[in-house]
Amino acid sequence: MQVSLQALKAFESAARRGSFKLAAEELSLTPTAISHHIGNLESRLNVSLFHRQGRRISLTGTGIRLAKATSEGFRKIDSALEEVVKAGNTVRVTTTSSLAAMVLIPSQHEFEQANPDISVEISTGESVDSQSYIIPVRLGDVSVVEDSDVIRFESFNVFGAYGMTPPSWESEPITLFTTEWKNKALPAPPLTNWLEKNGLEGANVQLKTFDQELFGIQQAMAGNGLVFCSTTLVDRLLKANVLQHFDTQSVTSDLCYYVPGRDSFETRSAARFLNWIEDILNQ
Amino acid sequence: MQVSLQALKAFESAARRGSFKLAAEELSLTPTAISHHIGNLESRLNVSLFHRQGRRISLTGTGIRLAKATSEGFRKIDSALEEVVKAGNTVRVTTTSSLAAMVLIPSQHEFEQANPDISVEISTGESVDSQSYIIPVRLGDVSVVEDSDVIRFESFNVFGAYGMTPPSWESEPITLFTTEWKNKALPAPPLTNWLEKNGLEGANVQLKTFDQELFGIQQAMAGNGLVFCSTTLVDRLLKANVLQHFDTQSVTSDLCYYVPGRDSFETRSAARFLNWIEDILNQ
DNA sequence: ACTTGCAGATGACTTAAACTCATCCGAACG
DNA sequence: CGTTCGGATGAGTTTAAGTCATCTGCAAGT
Repeated sequence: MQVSLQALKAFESAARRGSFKLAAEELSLTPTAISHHIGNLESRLNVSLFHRQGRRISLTGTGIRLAKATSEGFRKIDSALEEVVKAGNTVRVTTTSSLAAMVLIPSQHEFEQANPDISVEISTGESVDSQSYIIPVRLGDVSVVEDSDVIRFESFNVFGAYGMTPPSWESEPITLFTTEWKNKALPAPPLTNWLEKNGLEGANVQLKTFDQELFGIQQAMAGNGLVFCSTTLVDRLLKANVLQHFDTQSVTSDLCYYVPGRDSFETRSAARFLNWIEDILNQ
Repeated sequence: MQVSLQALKAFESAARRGSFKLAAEELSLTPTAISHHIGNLESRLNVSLFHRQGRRISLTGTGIRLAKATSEGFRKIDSALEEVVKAGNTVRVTTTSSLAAMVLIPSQHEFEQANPDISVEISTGESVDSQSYIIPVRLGDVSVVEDSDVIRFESFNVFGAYGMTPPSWESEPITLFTTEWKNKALPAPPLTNWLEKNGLEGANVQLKTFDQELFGIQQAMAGNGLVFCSTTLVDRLLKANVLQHFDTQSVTSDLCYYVPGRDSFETRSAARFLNWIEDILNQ
């Protein structure tokens, strides 16, 4: 006893719609195909499933019972499938406001262009219920996150609005925006290291802090001072000649962007997105 | 989005059994086919459904969810199908003790021989809950049953044990078994008509009645007298030279065997059986 | 009553998919 | 190490799924 699932599908549709023609439309087939399928089914099962009254058809008792079960069964399968499909072609990312605003959102379009079948949703804030298919891109401490989860090691430098006169560190007081994370567990931006490396320990800097790098960068863009922030975030702004860096050297930090359980993501969309984001973060 | 149902079936099996090889056995396919199906599924859905760890596989989260739904869905369909199949290749008949004992049961084997795929269950008595797939063969009044439901019009005659000396109706008293139905609505056996037709109104008959023809026939077989009964029932016994008839003429009656809703039976087995029974009843 | 149109049945043919075979790969186990 | 086992991959083949052309039979319109 071997009945083909397609035949059952054809039957289910015909039973539900009450017509071979309509079933054919629904399944993008010809009415002939439906007729063949149902004929096949009936002969294999040795039962009539439809009464044929000329061009009008109606289910037999057995047909009704079978239709009920198949409809329910296929409905169950279809809805699960639909869910999987949805999960399969949309990528949900959640990350810090800064990374979102400076990197992800500006290049979101580019990714969708390159992957027309994938739609991307970006959200910020931690409140999002950790659905299995939401990809969190977090800022963390290199010493505590899994090596394989890291997608970008952060280095820091000082930047200012494009075209401004280079700061003279010794003489005038300089406004420098930096960041103090709300999350105290995170390593602070390596400002001391940077000053050392660039021989500016004695510089006359006036520090102003925000809890997100984004705000300092905006201040710098507005010409209200310089910003000490991660190179990742400003990369795009440098290329766009909105910000510039001076002849200072960047310093590495203990910070990195990472995705917890990076290789546990099941959808190809997620994998594609992760590879892509890693690429653009690392040039 | 088009995913093949066979692919889903392959996935469901592989998920349930935890191995492509076992799924292949279950579906009578090669492991290669399973692999192809699942690969196809994964690429169409853009998700991984299994983690491959060398030769060991395990479901991903999405895989688990999908497997749950597909298993349930297919199980539902399969069980309904199984029921239909069972209904499709067994025929249940219920009828009078007489017809069952004298006709149906003796020729049951012959039918099953000719239709090896159909199994027949015969039961007597009215108690059977009228399941839609039980075929009732009833004795009824030709004037009340639908013409199309009739499978055999009854005529009556007198029979006796094979080889007995023909009765001399005039002289000796003759024991004649006949039937008085428990159901008073049924037309009585046309004994008066028969006596008239054969010019035996004056015969010296001693009537004994049972409520089933079967018993009278058995008495006649045992040589305890003659029986006035329907020709249908004794046909086989005549051919087997167990009973014989004399030079009397049979009379028609208002009785018939019929199947209520004869043409509403959905299974081919039922149709086949009905045609067959109609054939043997009418020679 | 005779068309006309529609829905389905039937059979021959074509195409697409499902399946297999041959081969390869990598993990586990002796 | 080499062997075995389960799965992946790609090319080739078979099967069944679908279409086309034709036919039937009911129903509605004229």
